[in-house]
Amino acid sequence: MVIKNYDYLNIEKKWQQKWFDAKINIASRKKQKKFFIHFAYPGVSGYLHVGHMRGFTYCDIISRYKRMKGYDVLFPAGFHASGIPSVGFAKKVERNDKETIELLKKNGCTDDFIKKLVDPKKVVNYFSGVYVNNYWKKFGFFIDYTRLMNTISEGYKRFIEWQFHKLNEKNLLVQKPHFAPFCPNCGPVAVDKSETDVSKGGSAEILDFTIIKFKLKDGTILPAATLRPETIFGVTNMWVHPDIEYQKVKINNEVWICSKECIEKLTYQFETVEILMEKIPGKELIGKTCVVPEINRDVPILSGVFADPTIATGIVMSVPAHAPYDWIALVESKKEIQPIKIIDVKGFGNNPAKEACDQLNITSQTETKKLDEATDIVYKKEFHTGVLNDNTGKYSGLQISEIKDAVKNDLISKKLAATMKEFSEDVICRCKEKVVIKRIPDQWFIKYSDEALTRKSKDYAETMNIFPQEYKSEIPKILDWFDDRAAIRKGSWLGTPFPFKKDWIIEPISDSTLYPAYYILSNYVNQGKISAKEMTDKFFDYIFLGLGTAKNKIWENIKVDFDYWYPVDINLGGKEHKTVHFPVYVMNHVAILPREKRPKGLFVHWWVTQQGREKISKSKGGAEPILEAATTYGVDAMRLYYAHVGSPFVDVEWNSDIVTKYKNRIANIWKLIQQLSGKEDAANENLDNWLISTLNRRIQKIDDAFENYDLRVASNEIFYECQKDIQWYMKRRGGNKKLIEKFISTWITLMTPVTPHLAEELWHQNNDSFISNETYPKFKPNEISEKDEVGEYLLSEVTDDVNEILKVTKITPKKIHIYVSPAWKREIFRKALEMADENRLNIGLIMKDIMSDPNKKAIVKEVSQFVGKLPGEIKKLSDSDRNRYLVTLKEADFLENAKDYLKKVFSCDIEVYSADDKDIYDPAYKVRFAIPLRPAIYIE
RNA sequence: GCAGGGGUAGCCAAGCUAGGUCAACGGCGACAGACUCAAGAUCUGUUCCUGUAGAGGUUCGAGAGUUCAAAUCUCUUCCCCUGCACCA
Repeated sequence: MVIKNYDYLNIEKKWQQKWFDAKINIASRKKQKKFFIHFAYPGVSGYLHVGHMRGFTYCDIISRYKRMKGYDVLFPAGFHASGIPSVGFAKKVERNDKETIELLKKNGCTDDFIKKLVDPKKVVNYFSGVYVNNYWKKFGFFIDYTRLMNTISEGYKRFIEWQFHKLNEKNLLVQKPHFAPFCPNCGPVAVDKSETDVSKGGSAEILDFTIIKFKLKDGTILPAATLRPETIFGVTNMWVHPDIEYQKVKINNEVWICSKECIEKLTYQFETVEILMEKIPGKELIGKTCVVPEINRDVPILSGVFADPTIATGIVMSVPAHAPYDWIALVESKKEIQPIKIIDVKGFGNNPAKEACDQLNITSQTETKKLDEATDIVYKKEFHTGVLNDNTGKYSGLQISEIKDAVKNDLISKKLAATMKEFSEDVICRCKEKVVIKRIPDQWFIKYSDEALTRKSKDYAETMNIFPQEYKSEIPKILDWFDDRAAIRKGSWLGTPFPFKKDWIIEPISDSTLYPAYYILSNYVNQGKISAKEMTDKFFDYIFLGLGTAKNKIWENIKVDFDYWYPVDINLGGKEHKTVHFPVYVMNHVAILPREKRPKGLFVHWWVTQQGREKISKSKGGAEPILEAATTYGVDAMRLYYAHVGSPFVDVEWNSDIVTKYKNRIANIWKLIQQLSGKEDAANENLDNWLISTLNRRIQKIDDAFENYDLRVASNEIFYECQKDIQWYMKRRGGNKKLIEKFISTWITLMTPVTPHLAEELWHQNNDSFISNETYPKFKPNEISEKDEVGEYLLSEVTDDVNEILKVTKITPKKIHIYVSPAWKREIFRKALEMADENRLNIGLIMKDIMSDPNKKAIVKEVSQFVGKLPGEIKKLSDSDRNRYLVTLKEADFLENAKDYLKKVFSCDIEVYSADDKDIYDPAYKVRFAIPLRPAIYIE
């Protein structure tokens, strides 16, 4: 294999060692020009996978580019240790989870060591080390490792306390009731797709049922739960299950009848719940009547087997005109009850529910799948286009979408209804207990709904650099939508204790909003220059807000650092942060820090997924482990892969074949550069100028791309286009030694941010310094040679045309005759272009002008034909085409010089003529087709 | 529910904000040739259809519209996907 020529494993190791020994990754103030970039720090939850490296790699590439552009770069990193991930991991170790233990062993952990990982803090320490040594350093990242920090250190906790004191001063902390998932055994649990806490139901949604209080004759309440409170106007009857035993319960001095399952749930959601022992079989209720609140209509209670005791209250109100389930049950009950239509909606007649059932051929309550579908159809249609009709009193004429909450709130305020939260599916805790939703009466929130804060944040976001553009336009809407966030929780989670309520801990999103500021002082903390004890509110006030005075020199230094580095120029994170971390990051900065310290840019990248678009999941093992991949493909190959495989703003599927291609390309470039050689005296003016000119165009494009963080375009130019250029040069028999050397050194400098190890290795074949410290190539306008660019363009056009002719005619050429345009055509063309530029293209004028030349009289017919086509041609030209025609190039001379090349390519004789010459060989009279930059061709 | 993203040739994926340079960048795959004992790698060419002279035809989810001109703008429609609600 060719690869063995390029020993990437040792080369990577060697340069990493030298870089870090030389400490070139450590940020310092020198150049009066700074760039602060960081990625959203990872949670500490286990081994990472190749997907995570995408964003990290972007950061390193950008930071390396910036340092080569003359910036002091601060690229710190840390660990988000708060919350449950590490606790979850420790729990897995504790319960001897087979997969987890195996994974640890596979990664070289001993049994003794594994035992220690039942402590979440040990988990944090262990994985922090893994991330740094096995991932980040292995990838050559110029992270300033002296600033590593995590969110459960004492210093960080002081910092978060300070932050919450500030929020409180600004009245951005509020207390109100909240509903949250809760396990009766384990306390608060997280219901999320990765299922850290739960063994089932990770993707459950929390539904908000309205409980409408229907009154029985004796005053007890039959609470019907619904997601569509506005349909109360269409209620014709009630459904209870005939075979279920309902039970009485006293809630805030009212007696309710509902299912046992419901009572269990209610105890978590209402303040005073007194379970009464009296049981009532469903059968007993059937046949009675009750009163619809607000409307005061008497309706019968009927038997409905679809009334599920596990869903909400187990009591269902019946709206047969709009609910397919109710309609079918009514039909089956054979009762003479007229549906009441309350919503007019396009596409439906007098009974939408019936029509939907008919459409799907539903005949029984047991056809739940079809019924769900029918319900969905009716509901969606009614929600978006439905209008309430005269049966709905004061709501008549209004749209469902605008009225929904109004009906509900109205009923609640009149005490005719209540609400109840419920999961859309069963959620089972790791301990096998059923997870419920519990009301927390006095939860603390960060008040992100605050109008002034929202407005200021939106205004500020307007001024930020946000990538991609789509996210920039999305973010004001997100800020509007972003509601108060429950900021603390109770339970065994890692994090900072909440200063205003004992035993509660600040939750992980809320403790990660201002954190880049902490990177400014984490190196001082790590070096023991300042202790957590010293980090009081006064300290942070002084450093971050400039309030008060410095207690000592260290404080002063930190403050200078803060003022130098802050704000953050780019915060880079995956798309999962779009509606979570980034909004609070912006809002907290706006709330607490002055304008000049607020973040300047956001960069959101999408994911690397498994094949089939499945998210690579940490908990499920994921795709290739990082170390393994780094060994298989090489780090530079992976860096190039991330940068080049797709736009940062789409998900890419991990595919080892494709990564292998990048590996080959790296080896290939390495090999190519070894082989490139030239001679001292092999200059070829046209071709050499072309190479220099083209290289400068590349530099310009690459630099533009990097400035816009378009790593894909930049790396495409560097690793593909530049290679094509030098190969074209060689193919065209270029051989200028000095020039080739210059090209190579520029080329590898261009590569450095993306494939630093490769670049460093190549650079050191001729240099002693680190290429990582070199200045990035600059575009030099004076090295542009349009003439030679046009020449090569002409040559490629001619080659293409000849190929096309050969393809169609299938002849084997013996000799190719090329006729370049006559001078007069060129003149006219230029004239026409100039006129078109000034918007006064006039054919008549051109003709007249030409005909004033007596020499042209003889070819008047040809001239008029040519001129006639001009306006159409010119209209079609792009700017770059247009410029090409304005350059003066002696086409015949140029092609004459390139004859050897053409001979070689087509393996036959080549003859070049100018149409202006006399007595040219042209048996097929092709010469008349010759136009500027498009010579006529005749092949024998 | 709320907020958003997307449908481009066999596949992945640019382009779409500023309509013409777009038969549509690039990569992968496929085919042919070169190199090689061979495989791999690499290099060259082809890869929507038609075509014995550099051309023409039909394409960018579907339908309609604006325009001299639309993958790009507008409207309608179908289909996928993501985020959020004490995971981070």
